[in-house]
Amino acid sequence: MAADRVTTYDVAKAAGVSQPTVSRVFSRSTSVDPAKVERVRAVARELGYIPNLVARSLNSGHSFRIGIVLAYLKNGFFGEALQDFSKALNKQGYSVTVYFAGNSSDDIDGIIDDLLADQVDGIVLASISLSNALVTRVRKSGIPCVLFNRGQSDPDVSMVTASNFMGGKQATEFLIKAGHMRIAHLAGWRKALNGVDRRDGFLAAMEEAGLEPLACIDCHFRRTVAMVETRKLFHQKVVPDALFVANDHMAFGVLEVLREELGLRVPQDVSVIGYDDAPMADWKTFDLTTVRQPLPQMIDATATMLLSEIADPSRASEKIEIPGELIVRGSARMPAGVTRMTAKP
Amino acid sequence: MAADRVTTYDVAKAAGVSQPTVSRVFSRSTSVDPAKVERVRAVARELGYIPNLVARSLNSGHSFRIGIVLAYLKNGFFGEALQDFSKALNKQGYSVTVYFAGNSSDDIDGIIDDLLADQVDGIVLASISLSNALVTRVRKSGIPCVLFNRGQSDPDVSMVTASNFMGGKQATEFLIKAGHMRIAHLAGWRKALNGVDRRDGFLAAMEEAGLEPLACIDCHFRRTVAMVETRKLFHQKVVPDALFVANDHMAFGVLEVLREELGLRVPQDVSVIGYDDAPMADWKTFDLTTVRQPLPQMIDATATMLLSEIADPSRASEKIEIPGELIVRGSARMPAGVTRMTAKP
DNA sequence: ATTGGGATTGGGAGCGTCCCCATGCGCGAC
DNA sequence: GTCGCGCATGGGGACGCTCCCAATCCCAAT
Repeated sequence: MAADRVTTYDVAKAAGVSQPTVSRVFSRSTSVDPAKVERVRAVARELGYIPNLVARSLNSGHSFRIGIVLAYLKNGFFGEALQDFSKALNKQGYSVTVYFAGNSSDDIDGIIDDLLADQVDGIVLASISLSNALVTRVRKSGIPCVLFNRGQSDPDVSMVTASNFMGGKQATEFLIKAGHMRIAHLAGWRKALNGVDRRDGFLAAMEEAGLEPLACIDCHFRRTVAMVETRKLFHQKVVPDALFVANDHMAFGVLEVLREELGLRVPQDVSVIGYDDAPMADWKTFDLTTVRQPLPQMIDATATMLLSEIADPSRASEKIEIPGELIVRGSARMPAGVTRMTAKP
Repeated sequence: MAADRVTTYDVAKAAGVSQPTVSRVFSRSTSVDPAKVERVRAVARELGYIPNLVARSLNSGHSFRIGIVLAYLKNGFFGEALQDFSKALNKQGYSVTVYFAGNSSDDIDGIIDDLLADQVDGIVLASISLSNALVTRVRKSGIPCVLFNRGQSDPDVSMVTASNFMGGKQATEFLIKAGHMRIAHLAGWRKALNGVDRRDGFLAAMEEAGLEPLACIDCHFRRTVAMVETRKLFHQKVVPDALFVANDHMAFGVLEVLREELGLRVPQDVSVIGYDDAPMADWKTFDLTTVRQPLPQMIDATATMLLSEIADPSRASEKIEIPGELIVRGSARMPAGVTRMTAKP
């Protein structure tokens, strides 16, 4: 069925020009007689010629492909991220190939091999747990690389993160201003920098206000763990009057426990603040006050950064932290003077 | 920084063999002296040689890449699908490149060009609205292609779908057996075959039982639309005692309206059944009875089908429909003798 | 009319790999 | 001891394109 691939030679012959001329028409490297351009284009269209990117890659050294390494996609956040990435990079003529790494480092090692074999022009490492050895390996390969939403101590690697510290601090200050005194934090995962930073922001805000955290518990970003810990917290002598939860996903579980199991009213009895502004956060069922991850800006910064590194591989690494935004809804008591935000842009 | 790429020539020279021999070692096409194999492997490892897939593609005509075309990824369903696809295909030595098509057909036309230029070995068209002309174009290109979760009238194209008709019928029969008489359906989108099939399953079950549908409303798979329509339904003279909603996403919104706005109890006052078994469906907040999309089997079937078409492009197209499974939870009244399912596999 | 210069053009090599083919080598059989 | 036979090996040519460079052409200027 597959009519044999049409090549520049076929087009050249049919258009009465040389093969390099056809090539020039499609790569617009140097000028070609406008009349010929038109003729070549017409013939090409008629024959159904489409430039073979593989051949172009081989001798140009650019594959026009970007590899993006992800751990999971079940979480909607990364799906959205991937989609936006892809669109941003497609616009620049790149296509995006995905590589999934379970969090085992063997996987990741194999994936780096794949990335190298596939000759990608650039790599986005999104939220995977990675060893320094790994980052070193990628760097040594010389392929431009940006870490997305994943902190790393290595100073030589570019990265884009949300300002988790500030976000945690902001959320906590909001609770404090609203008059809460017994504030607990259901934290992320102590091995994930974003969780740690949110926690540190929480602790910093508490200390500045001269308050003692009622609790600060590692919940591994897992909803069920957060639910268990919430039950425990409310069976103690002194119970919290506010909870700062390290992500929305856990916060939804926490709300469920508070309302359905413990019969508490939110925010009258307990205030809850989450993190991420997941799409469900503004459903009336949850109506969750939360810190929004500035996803579009993060994507944008990452894509831009990666593309400039591809354009000039010698440029210094860069680290960008993008501030979050507190989205005020109904799950946390409001400090005087603050009003609810209505529309979600 | 980027040490120049190590090629088979470099390895050959360092190992004291010819370039073709190195090639043979890595493509294990014909036999090579075991001693040399080992030496070449050792040298390659030391030099950090990795076969260049681009060069291999150019020469062999196989890119070992699969293109998957998606409309959206915000919906968790496709994120999961993409991940599973990628894993299944990686296992067979393919990498997966994603292409996003908004639902405009211009987009899609451009994407086909990209797919052709990128020389993908196979295409998965996942849930995008596509014209017959488009499918024709893909077919004419000779690239193997499978439609995933998207029906199409064209008999010559392979596809894998969930059995939406049976699923809709099953859900409806469940409601009927539980004694409901005033059943309404909040449908998907009349231009999407999966929505239409679910609706037809609903109508078939009703007819078989000799019942008149109380309503059957196109909600475009949009949560907010479903919420509006729910309000309307319950402001009529005769109100439903059961709702079959065309996907979980809408069902969550419907539950919200029923409980929070209308003060109804589920399932005592109204039964609700959804479709998809989204991860949130088993949260206690929703506890939604729903029809599970048999995603793993669908992925599996699609990957297998695509790979066999790649292996033998002349093989006939195939259509597979995979039956769904009713997951019984607490949002719908239970017929006598039916018990709740507990574990989610 | 001749020449110089810029714009176009075609020839040819090469990107890294795999495949076809011919060579060479070793070993068993006569 | 010589002749095959077969397997391992290397040479050379593709794959489709881009790039370099030399050749050509046209036109203006001398």
